[in-house]
Amino acid sequence: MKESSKKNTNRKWSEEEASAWIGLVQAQQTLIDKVEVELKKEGFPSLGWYDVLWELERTEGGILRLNDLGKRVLLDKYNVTRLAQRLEEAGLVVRGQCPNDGRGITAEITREGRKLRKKMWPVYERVVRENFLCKFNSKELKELSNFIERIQAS
Amino acid sequence: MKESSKKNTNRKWSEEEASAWIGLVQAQQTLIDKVEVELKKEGFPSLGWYDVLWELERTEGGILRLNDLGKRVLLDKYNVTRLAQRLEEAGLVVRGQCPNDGRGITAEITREGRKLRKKMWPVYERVVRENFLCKFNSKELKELSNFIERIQAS
DNA sequence: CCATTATAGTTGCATCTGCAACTATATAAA
DNA sequence: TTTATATAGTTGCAGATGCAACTATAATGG
Repeated sequence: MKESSKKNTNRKWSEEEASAWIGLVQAQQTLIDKVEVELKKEGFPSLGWYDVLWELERTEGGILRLNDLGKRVLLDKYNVTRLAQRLEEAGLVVRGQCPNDGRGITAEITREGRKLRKKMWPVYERVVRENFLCKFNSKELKELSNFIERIQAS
Repeated sequence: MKESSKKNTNRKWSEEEASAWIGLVQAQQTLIDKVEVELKKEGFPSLGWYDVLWELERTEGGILRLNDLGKRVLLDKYNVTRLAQRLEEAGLVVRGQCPNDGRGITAEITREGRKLRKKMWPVYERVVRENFLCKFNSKELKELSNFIERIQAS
């Protein structure tokens, strides 16, 4: 048995393994927390709301089925339902019937929604830039992206 | 003004910047979700519980003040209070008075707590290994850790 | 010593999330 | 067509989280 495959079935983590995993989790959580804090400080809704608004805004027509929306923002369906309700109550989206599919519900971003997202962006952008992007040059960002893509490759 | 500093005040993200940030967030969330799903599937409590148990277990004496515990697992104090309550109700920790400081409350892991954490570990370990660690060799893990450390450096 | 301020922890309230059960439409198979 | 199965979305309930207000002890400064 090769050393590498032996290692892969081992239950104990090496120093590198532990620090890579713990670091990844903690770094990301810390970053997200900072974004949330700054958004709140400015009186804006949470990052979850931002993500949905952005996903709609970047889509042709500013409209998506709840199902598709959920997949893009990694939200479970019951969560999408209720987030869409809250967003509609806040006047940021309107819901409607999907034309092709009787089961489908659509969410369309409103003018208000677009306006709010645009106001939130500089805050979001600044936190991510100051705490993350600014620490890497272009070449390093590419390397980091490559690493991350490997994780996502199922 | 140098090109680099000009770029740092720009509001638009480059392709690398966007994909590094979005990738980081999504990759980490997907990994965490997978861990949570597997833990639930086996009838275990959440990763949050695991983290606390592990933090206690790795500490000499298996005991920590709530305040210190909270710092280590990145939880706000009100959250630590209630998590400690739930863990005590589940028989996984016992709370007590801090000897030196009249304000302090301690949480000490029980034999049951240690036993549960040990049973959870293989599930946690496997998901992280199969979806993250296995995709990198030792040298790459070090590079990745170095990148991540840079993020954490305040 | 007393007053002030900081720190540790708790609690009520509102919001948010996860799960399971449910309705309704669409698709596939007999 | 009728039945079975899959998909889209909703809802009740329980558990978890964030915020602000609160209590209690500790540390600081006169």
